[in-house]
Amino acid sequence: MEERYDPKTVEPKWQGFWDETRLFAVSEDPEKEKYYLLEMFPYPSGKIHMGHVRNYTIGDVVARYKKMRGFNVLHPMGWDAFGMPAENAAIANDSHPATWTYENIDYMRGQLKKMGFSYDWERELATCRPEYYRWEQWLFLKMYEKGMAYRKESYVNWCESCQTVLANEQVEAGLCWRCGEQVRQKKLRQWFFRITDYAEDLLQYCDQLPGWPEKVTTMQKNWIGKSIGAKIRFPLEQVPDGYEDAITVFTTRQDTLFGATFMCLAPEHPLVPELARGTGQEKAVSEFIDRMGLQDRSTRGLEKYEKEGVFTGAYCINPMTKARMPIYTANFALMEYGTGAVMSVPAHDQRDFDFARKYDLPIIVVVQPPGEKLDGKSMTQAYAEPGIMVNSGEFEGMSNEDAKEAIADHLKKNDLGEKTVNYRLRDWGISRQRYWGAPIPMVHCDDCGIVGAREEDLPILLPEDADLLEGGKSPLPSMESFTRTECPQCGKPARRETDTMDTFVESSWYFERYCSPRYEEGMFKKEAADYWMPVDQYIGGVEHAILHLLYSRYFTRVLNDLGLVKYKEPFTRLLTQGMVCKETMACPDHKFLFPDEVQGTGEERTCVRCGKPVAVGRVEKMSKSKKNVIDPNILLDQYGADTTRLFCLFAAPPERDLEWSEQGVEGGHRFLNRVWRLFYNWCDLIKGASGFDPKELDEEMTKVYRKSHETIKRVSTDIEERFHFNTAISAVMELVNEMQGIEPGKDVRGRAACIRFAMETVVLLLSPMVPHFAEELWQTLGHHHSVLLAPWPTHDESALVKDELLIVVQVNGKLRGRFTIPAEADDAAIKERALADENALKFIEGKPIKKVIVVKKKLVNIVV
RNA sequence: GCCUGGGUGGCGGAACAGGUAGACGCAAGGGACUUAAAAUCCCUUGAGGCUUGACCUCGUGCGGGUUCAAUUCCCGCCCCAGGCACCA
Repeated sequence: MEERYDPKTVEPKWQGFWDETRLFAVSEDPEKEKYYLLEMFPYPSGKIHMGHVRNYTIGDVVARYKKMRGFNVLHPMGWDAFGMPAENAAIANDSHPATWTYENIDYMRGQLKKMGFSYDWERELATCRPEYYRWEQWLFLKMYEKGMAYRKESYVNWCESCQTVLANEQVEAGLCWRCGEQVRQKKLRQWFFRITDYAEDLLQYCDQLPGWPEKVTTMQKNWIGKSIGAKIRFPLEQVPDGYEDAITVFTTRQDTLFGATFMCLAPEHPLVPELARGTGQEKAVSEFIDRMGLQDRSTRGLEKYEKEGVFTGAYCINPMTKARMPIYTANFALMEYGTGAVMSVPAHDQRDFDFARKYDLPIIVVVQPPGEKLDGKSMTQAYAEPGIMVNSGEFEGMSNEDAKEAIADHLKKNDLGEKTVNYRLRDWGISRQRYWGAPIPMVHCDDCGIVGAREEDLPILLPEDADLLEGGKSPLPSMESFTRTECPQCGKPARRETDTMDTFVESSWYFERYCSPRYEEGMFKKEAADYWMPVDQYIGGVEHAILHLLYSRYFTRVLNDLGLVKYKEPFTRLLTQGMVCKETMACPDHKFLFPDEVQGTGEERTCVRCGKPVAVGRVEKMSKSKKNVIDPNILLDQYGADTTRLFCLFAAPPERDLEWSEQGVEGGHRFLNRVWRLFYNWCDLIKGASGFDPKELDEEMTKVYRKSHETIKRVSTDIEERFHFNTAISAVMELVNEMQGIEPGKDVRGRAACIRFAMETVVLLLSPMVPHFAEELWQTLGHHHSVLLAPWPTHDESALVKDELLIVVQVNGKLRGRFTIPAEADDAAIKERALADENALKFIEGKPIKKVIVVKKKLVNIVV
């Protein structure tokens, strides 16, 4: 054994060993219980960051632990390899997205291997490979056949200079995040998945995911946004040609129908220009529509954005009061929600109230708060709380809650409307006018319309010889070689669809593909998916709480409906780990600084370029833009993978944010060195030792023996039940601390063997966390197989029994003394001893004892 | 505004089921080894008090409550972080 711990020799040695022995390669084994552990796969952006390191370290501990527990563990890794950054980088470097992506993958794979993660690399996949997206296209065709995929016209965020659609997240304050161009709403024909068909099911099952953090399921519930209300038809005074004779609204407050005094339509509502026609309002209305079109949805949604609108010149009729209601088009009415039309009740809705005051519209109170009398003229804000119905005809005097039901019934009876449920969730728009994505396998034929590609023509290959265009416009539409095809139905010349799919589509089923990643007959081999799925434990960042996780749940339902899988939920348990954070540093001249652009420590930090003092900012999520990042390569180089892993696990429990600390890393490294030295010193003594009788041990060894079992118990439950690796590690540290105090002495009464047992315990318990380190020490103990193949130790309850107990004495709940007593002492004896406690007596003195509470084997509380 | 988390020493964090608050680590201080430093090892370390003890008082964001006993349960508030947000 080397005297000094040198990760640079230890780590490559064991990584090589694991590779050569194919230790992590798995296959379906019906004899063994399976465990599918999955971490969210990375986008190959260039190199891994601390967030990845943390995420994958947590997963690796669980995977290794479960393997030692005897499970058949599937632990795969791959690449979420399509997406815009590859295109942008390719344009900037004058290369190709594929080149860029595959180079990054190669580099990042190397980094992950250096971390010693226990992946079955034989299952590695990259979503940009035709072997992968081929089956995504196949599924798209199936979904198209079933009506689950469709095309419709909708408004999207469009950046003219980038020539593409932007996701809502890519619009910052109304401007394009890349070029700063004003984003506009553009009407485009786009492909959609009918996720709204599953809104109710996705919602219901949120309560049947006990292994998920509640915060994620509530976020999903809110996103789905179910609300129960009614659809109500308001007859139009003048019906434009070719339109229905009424406007339908969705409301959750049908009880306030008698107070509806005007109507608001979204600017995008198709009726708006029609209604304005011939009223003299055409110009005002069309100007308003144009102006609103320039505002993207998120700007329009900003708080305190002033409510404004324009009268269309038309009226509709309140079906209850028969009052004429002016129809406005207003910026706060959203086309995407409900029907795009709002019945406005200014007395009981703040937005309507603001609008009514601004445009001087009537305000009629129909719900009166208890013990108060509101008046439409004098009220200063809307009243949205419960109350008693007034000004409401036959519903007068009811509670507004009862009126909701009664009015809904009335509407239904008179064919004016009906109860309905509305969801905030919208269908999933998957079209991207981008090159680096999976082509949507559809064909446009002049005669047959839109036709799906033939299955045998799949994959529809993304052409590799594309010349990317400046600004990001997709080259596909102008590539004859790609677009020219023949109609799969009639054989005439036709044109290929040139939209590609949103990259969230790839990540919605990759976990199924891992079950049989090289399978060529379908998306996945049924027996393999039946064996491995669902994922037992999924681990990733909370930033995917809604989109990725909801889409994956949706896709699993689609596969279930198509009869391809037996389950509905893909992820049984979910762990969302916290962010990795670090303080920011900034120089007055050079703004944010990377850690290596700063000299000195503490108060003395200065900028390397100008020497000015550096301002230390708050602790924030590591990000390139704030430059508060630590490159994992530096850690690997300086301390090695095991120390890096240990730090990530020890500094905070996984679900909480992790604050970077150089000293914390040092501390972890010191601990490993301490353990190493302990082994080095005692290696010879314990090498051949084996077999001892716990009953024969001397006092010192009995303590070590008991502590070992206590530690096994604590570490096992910390990992198994809570993933609290920080406390698991501190438990092992305690055991090591205890052992450090031992004088080896002579090998009598099983001393050497007991020490060996404790040392083996330390190695086994640490092995999921610092695997290279553990393998090396395991080997020095004389073992010839990987420590991973050793069974996880189990504690012996009888070894935990102490012969003396520490009992705490309280007087009136305050700690006043303590004593030890033989473990077999009964409650009466403990009580007697407590009442005799010297210090406690000082507080009892003179006062009558009212009550004595004895908590078994722990505490006595004397009440005086 | 709504929905989630979370507020514990100088710091990261422990306390599993109401029962010794502060495990473990970091930092700091003192000491040993060394010509010296690094590394390592040992000791001290929530605040305050004095009678320096097997001592006392206070102490888990703030204010109440339940209980023999509350970081833990209940009610009201304050602050921080994240998510959603003109959703009718």
